[in-house]
Amino acid sequence: MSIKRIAEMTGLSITTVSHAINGTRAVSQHSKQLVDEAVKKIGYKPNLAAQMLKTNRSHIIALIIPSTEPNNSTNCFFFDVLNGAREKLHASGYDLMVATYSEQEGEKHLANLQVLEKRLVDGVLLVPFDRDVTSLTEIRSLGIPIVLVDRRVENCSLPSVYSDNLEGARKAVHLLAQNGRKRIAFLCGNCEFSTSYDRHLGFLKGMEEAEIPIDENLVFIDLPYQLETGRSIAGVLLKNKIDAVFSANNVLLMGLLQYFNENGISVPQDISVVGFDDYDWMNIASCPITATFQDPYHMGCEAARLMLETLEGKDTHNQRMALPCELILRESHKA
Amino acid sequence: MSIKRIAEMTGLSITTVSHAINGTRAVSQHSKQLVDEAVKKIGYKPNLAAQMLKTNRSHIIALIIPSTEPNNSTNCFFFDVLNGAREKLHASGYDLMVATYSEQEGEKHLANLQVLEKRLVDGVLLVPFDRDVTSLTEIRSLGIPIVLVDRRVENCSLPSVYSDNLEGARKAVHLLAQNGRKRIAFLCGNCEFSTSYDRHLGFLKGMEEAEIPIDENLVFIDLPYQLETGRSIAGVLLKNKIDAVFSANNVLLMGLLQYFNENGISVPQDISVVGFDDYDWMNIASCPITATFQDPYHMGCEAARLMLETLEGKDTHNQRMALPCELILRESHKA
DNA sequence: CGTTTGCGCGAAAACGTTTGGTGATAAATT
DNA sequence: AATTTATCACCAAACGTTTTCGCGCAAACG
Repeated sequence: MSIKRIAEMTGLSITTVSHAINGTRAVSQHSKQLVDEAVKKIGYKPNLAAQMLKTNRSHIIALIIPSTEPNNSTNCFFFDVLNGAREKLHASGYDLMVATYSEQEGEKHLANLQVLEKRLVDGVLLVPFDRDVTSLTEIRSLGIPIVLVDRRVENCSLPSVYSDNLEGARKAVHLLAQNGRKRIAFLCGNCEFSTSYDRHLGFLKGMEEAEIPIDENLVFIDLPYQLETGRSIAGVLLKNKIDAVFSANNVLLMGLLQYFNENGISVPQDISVVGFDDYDWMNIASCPITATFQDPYHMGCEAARLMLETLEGKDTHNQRMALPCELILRESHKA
Repeated sequence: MSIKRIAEMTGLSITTVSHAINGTRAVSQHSKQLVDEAVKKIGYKPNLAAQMLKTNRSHIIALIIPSTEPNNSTNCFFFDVLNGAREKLHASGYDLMVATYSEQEGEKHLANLQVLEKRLVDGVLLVPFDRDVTSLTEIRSLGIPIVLVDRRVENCSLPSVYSDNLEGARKAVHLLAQNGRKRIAFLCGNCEFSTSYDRHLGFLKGMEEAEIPIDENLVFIDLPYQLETGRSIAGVLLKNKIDAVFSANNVLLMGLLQYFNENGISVPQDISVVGFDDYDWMNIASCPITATFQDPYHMGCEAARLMLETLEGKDTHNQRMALPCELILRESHKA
């Protein structure tokens, strides 16, 4: 343990050893080599606590995400974000921690998270609660670098990475319209999240561009993410004689498909379907599901990149990355 | 910042303030109250780095898991483990970090993980690579408490939490046998992982108990986790006139189902199916899938509990928890 | 020759805690 | 009354780094 030990072994001073290890100052060839050997010999690793105490930097970044129910496929998404971020950060000598906050209380107590209270982390990758910038005032006041991930926040200068949900949704509607569908239904979740909000906007824009009037009876927003909700809406939609549905959420989509299956509706002959996000099961649904694909792993990487740049002192204010959403064409969109 | 500040505000010594905050020694009612007020007033939080330096404890636990491909449903599983562990630990004032290792190199370099090198964590929740205890010698030599999660290691005294995969698989076979199936196929992944290994054992045991002779042509182990593998095996199985299949892995299962769908095989009329793990999509497959259910969230909780006990100084050697796997009955197992 | 410049090094002061040792005072026990 | 015990407080030494300041020496400069 300890740099002191190395100093004794090499006959050098603590100062010199420190500089030799960190390259903070010129050190003679000879000393450098002595230190290197000693370090290798006793397997010396600097004590992080001491470094932190002195430098106020931990080389640890936190990823803060909403807490979700177990067995929820959203978890898969965030896990990929996590992996992307972790690998990118790791390459620069940073570690990653995970923290979550309850969506019930929103971000009211975001600044009270242990990780932040302990002043343990050098930066935060944050999946924010809603689109409202005032939710962030508390956590911003901590003076710790923040990068927003997955969800946009309006009128906010923080660097952000998210999928171009609007464009993705627009593409999906276009695809359905191109296949001659006119009575297109839309489902999405809580529009306080920019993801749902933007997909809704994209839907509306796509419909307008395709010159299809909106039938309010076919548009469902702010839905809870439950199979059962999808099923019951499917019933309503069938009565309204739809010929296509774009579900911006995959759990709702599963509910729809289940109902369609049970009621002898065939996809895509009777109803065309497009979903959001790409999951393995979409290949094995009774009809393989066409969907827009986001790349959460890449999102994590980019978030990490922005964080690293921020930590290097670059000005990343107002830097926003909207990652493209690609359509994955299978069968369900066809007419 | 700093306890010193509190000392100045209250007119007490640093020592007394420290004891007042930590309750490490008796402090007068009066002093205690003074300190509490001052702490609240300036929002004092102890500096973790300093505490770590002094006490060698960080109140941080690492969860170390194999790194997986993006968009892999295994991720979902580990994420739930993570959430369970995190919540449990949090309640006792601990934070959780995540680290991964590449399955390619196994655990050769497990001890080289940054988190461990930096001596940052008080304990490790580890999803081990294989069943061989020698893979762990290096990481054990670090002298840091370890709890094994999800996968068993043979002849290993470390406290462990895992699903009772053998029993789960046995139940699945029984179910199929009860429904009169005799030509039962079995698929599973890499048997270096105790999960696959135990499921295979459970399959064999179940078959023996049901007095069905094993047909080697229907048993596939050490398979890669790919849709395509499942598909191609499905072809082979059909030629071998099976009437049921138990897939111990869900991706392989999806491959099977896809092939069955495409070739007009109906589940469960032609072939009964039982899977492992519970996913939403199992409800919406052409026939709802019966499967054995593991509870990863609970697994995480229990792992955390064992870790906390270990850290409290309790002797947790040889403490093993095999969590029960319940069958979730849907339609696909029927004959 | 006197002055600068550059290089290599070391002493020592932080950083913010925890904690063993030591008193001082008051209460309880002989 | 003399001793023990209990209660409360403080001093100061760690913990292992980083970093400011300054020293000596040799080479380069005018």
